[in-house]
Amino acid sequence: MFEFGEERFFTSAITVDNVIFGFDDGEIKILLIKRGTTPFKGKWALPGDFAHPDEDLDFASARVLKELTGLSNVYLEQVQSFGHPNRHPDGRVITVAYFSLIKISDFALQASGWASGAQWMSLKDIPELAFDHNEILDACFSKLQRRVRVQPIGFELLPPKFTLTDLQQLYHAILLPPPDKSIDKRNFRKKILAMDLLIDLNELQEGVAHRPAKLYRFDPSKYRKLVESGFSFEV
Amino acid sequence: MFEFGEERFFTSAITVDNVIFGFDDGEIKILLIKRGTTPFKGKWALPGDFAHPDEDLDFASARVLKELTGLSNVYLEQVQSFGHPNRHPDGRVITVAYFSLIKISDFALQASGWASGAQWMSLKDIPELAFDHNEILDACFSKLQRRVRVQPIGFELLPPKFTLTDLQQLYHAILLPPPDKSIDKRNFRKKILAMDLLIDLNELQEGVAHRPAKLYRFDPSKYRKLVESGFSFEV
DNA sequence: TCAAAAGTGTTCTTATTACACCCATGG
DNA sequence: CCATGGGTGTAATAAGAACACTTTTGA
Repeated sequence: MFEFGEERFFTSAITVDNVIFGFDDGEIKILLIKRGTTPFKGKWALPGDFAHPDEDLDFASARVLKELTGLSNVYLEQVQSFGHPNRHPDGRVITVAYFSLIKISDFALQASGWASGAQWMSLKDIPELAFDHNEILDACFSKLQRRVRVQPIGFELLPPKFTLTDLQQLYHAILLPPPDKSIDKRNFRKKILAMDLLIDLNELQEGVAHRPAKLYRFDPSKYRKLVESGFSFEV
Repeated sequence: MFEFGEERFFTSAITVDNVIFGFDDGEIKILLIKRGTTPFKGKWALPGDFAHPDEDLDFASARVLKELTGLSNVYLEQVQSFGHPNRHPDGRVITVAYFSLIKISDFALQASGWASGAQWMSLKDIPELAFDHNEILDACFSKLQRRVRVQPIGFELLPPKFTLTDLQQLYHAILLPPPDKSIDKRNFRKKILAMDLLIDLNELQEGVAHRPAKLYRFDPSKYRKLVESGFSFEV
């Protein structure tokens, strides 16, 4: 089966790690788990697992996500692989990082063996994580920031009905504009409506102590067309 | 060392595969090798190797490049990992794909053990390759196309002195614009000179049967500043 | 003197930015 | 009636697209 000497390379393991982004309360949140097993038992970490022998990488990542959140058919994108020789104390472990976008409204935590707890954390409160997971998280957030300028994937993070202010806050939370060039409300609305991706539901917010905002939903068929034709979207 | 059962995952191998881009004669070329060992002995393939136990992925990719071309300090970017369970007949092998940009003028093929031959091939003449290397190549070329719109890395492919027409042909070869919207010469020059990345060498081409073009070189210090401030460049 | 590629500006159109007031609701 | 956030348009500026002729050289 092996060329001479080749078998000495078949001693590595592959994991996938998921940076699961959600949006709540005007902030981007990340779903972290408290590790239930060594190494780094008790530390916060990205949800991840070994890729099983018969699994493609994308499949492994989707499986981890499903085991933890119960969700499938979720936006999932491979970001980067990390392979420092000493990144894992048990041996040579290369990890393939993915990020996914989920609607927190859909979220219900699943019982899952390998995590003794899971929690949404704001980007600004991220503690020191197990392994090189802080570095992985940074790479994934950067990728999200770049991706959102070029594809309207932000919708993946919003509930089915949302207001234009929700959408603007989401872009604000992802792009983190400096205070001197915060996103202009009128220009943002003009641009987003010109894309013709939103459907006006002719419904209003209820129970707010101010003028109620109109609710929109997102038009997936137009979205698909736009993604295919590969447009550019800058806020 | 291992958690119970964990050792069954330490049976994979990691490789790196490099898509080495060059530019010559108005075309993007890729450096392929003819495999000297099984599997796929005698087939064309991307240059690649197993990541050694003590090597980071970036390092392994740079080593492959150096062994094959003698070059170091080359533009090298991780693109994507590929891990179909059956992509390698000898076992579970995940590969991490990189692309690199080299100046063909710097290139001198090195004798290297694992390739019985290496050759530059035009994108349009790529044969069926070993493993899933056609798929890897496509992903890397797409990434190059996206990267070049946002960072002026095209210069990495040109000789130290070049004309504006060389540069335009390079962009043409990467972006492959449809015939109805080919790159406009005047607008291209205006834009590229406005970026203030080129130094006019006050030299002219020699020995051409037409008006000789001015030669330019590229200013790496201004380039670094631009890359840091993260600009956007669309042709 | 001819063929071949180099070099050069202007106009039109489109996109981006900056900016301030009235409106509807619940408390 | 007040506080809160929702909703709206226009003018100025900047960026992008379209377009054709003259120049220099070697053969």
